[in-house]
Amino acid sequence: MAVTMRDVAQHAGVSPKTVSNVMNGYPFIREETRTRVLASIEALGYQMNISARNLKSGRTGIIGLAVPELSQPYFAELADAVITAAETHGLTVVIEQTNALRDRELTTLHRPRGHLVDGLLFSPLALGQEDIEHLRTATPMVLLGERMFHGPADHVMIDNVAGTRAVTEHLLALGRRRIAVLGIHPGERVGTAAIRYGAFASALTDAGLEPIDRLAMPADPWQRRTGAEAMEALIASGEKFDAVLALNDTLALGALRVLIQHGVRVPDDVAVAGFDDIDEASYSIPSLTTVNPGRRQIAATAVDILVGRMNGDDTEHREVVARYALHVRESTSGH
Amino acid sequence: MAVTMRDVAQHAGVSPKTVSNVMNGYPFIREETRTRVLASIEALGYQMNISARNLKSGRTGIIGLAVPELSQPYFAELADAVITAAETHGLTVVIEQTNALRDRELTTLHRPRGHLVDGLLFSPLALGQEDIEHLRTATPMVLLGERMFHGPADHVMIDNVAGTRAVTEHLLALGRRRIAVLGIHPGERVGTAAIRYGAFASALTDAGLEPIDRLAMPADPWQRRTGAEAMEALIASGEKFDAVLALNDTLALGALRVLIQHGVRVPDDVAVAGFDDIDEASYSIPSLTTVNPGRRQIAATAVDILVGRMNGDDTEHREVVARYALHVRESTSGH
DNA sequence: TCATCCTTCTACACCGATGTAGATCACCGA
DNA sequence: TCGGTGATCTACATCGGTGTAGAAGGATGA
Repeated sequence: MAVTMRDVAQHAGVSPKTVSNVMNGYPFIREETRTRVLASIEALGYQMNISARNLKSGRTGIIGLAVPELSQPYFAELADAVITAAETHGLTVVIEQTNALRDRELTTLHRPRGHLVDGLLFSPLALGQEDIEHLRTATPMVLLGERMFHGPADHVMIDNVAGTRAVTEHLLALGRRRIAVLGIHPGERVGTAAIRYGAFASALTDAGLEPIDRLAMPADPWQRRTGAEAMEALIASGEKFDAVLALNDTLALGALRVLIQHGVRVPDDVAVAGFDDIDEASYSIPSLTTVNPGRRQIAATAVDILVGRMNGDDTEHREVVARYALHVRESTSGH
Repeated sequence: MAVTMRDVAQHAGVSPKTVSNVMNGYPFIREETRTRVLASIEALGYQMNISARNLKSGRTGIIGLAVPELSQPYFAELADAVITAAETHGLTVVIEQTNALRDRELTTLHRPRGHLVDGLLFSPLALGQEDIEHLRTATPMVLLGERMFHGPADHVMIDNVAGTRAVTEHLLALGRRRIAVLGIHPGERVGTAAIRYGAFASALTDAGLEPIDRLAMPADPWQRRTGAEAMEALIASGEKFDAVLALNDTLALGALRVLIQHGVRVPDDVAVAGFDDIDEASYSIPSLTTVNPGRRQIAATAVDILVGRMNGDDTEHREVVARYALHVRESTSGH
């Protein structure tokens, strides 16, 4: 059996409640008593049982983070940032993977977690505006990331529109006119793909150009493999293009590989840009022009808001848009 | 206040214990009672309080996973595999990041976690043989990954020696004789770096060759950036080499970038190989020859062993070595 | 008819910590 | 000397489930 507070109390010759008071920094304890209790704790190797404390307090000190897949660098780096941010609040993070499946995302929202987590950070990929009622959860929740929901929940998001416009305008400024887009999701209306493609199209329109449908290549999910496949398909189609805007970095990296394999010079023949600024984007060959979505800010802000909600903040739902930054690298600018 | 078992019991007109029995599948319950209770649970939206159940059982259903950094692809992919494996046992995973600092690794081992986790999967990077006594923890623990400890703990590990020998022999078979190694940690004796370098050296010796000291480049930690820096240093040194064995993939990818930047042809002038087989290795340009350490097997085996320990298995400590696989790709074999 | 057995359900203590109320004692000022 | 005040500590109920023992009622078999 593990050492309990009772054991410590007995060992120190005080009541259990006094041990509890010592552990919680209650001020009115004689110095001599305190040291004696601390000595007993040390001697017995006592560790407080969190379940018991939680039972009283109704809190667990754990928050959940639900992401599609950790093996996607963007989400791994996001998880890193969230764990680090949570630590500053003394919170522990449990991670759930939804694999971007609508079913699993819904389960994640409604699973009887049995008060295991005090709050949830949720990065939905598959849910759509039609699922909005599902977001009205009992435990505090903050939506992370990419999608734009106007719903009954806090939301910390990437500035998809401004970021995509910025990178598009960068490509246009380089004189590129036939820009292929990788990673569209035809039929989707509110997802990241739709938002980013919409922003791309409107940037073109504002420049007096028309988006070219045959240069918009579907890819789902957004991975190196699908990016490579989309690029193969594009090349096979014979369609001419002088730039590629991949809707995220992994797509771009997959595409980059295929381009170079086919002897296409980047950026001379084709400029390539992505979105996310994962670590790898700085070290690919050529390094990748991309948009940094402000991951650390997103993580820190989301945790802050969540902690606020957990402490009873019931003001209006907030929608925070993180600051993006365009990083121009070799894949568009040469050396 | 949240709905408790008492509320459900009252609503269904039974005792709390009967509700408990229904939830736990106790067999001797009239069908009519069971449906009535289930209806009440549904009606009130009852969720069992895990803290309370845990208080009785002494279990939390949570295991910890301690890794250096999730933003390193290898560990992100490992975490993915661990979470997936844990799920099949109905376990939840909390992740801690040690940043590969000895201090934080020790804290991780000894932190009063307050019975929060039933067991711990620990991937140490900074700890050495001298810390072996610290591995004698109260909660069940399985060591993961890279380092070779002969200590008082279960250990599921990468076959560093055989894997490194295999990739070294592959380079030798290609006729390469001046093989640079990136990522050594001078002075270290038992770490992954030392083990892999030792295996490399002995493979050379077995082939009748001598390792060349000036081609052994330090890099710590193992990241793209440090890999790139080490390669810059190597090139600056003027030392000739016809192959690079990077002690992990991210180092290799950083080095690859620098090589190509300098106009070196890979693999014609210099062959490059890594270790880990992260997803990116398949999609870099050129794609990267590397050793797959058997991540999924490691994760699944480690979770299995841990679950065994948690259930009281106190047989001798096990040391499992995962099956590795050499993946030959463009960076050594051309197209 | 009665002891026995089985099914179904309940009362109660208990897991380990903490909030509340109150006991004890020294000390202070009137 | 006595009520009052503050410091220090303790007894006890309580958080929300579950293990244990056993009660109630019907069926079974001798």
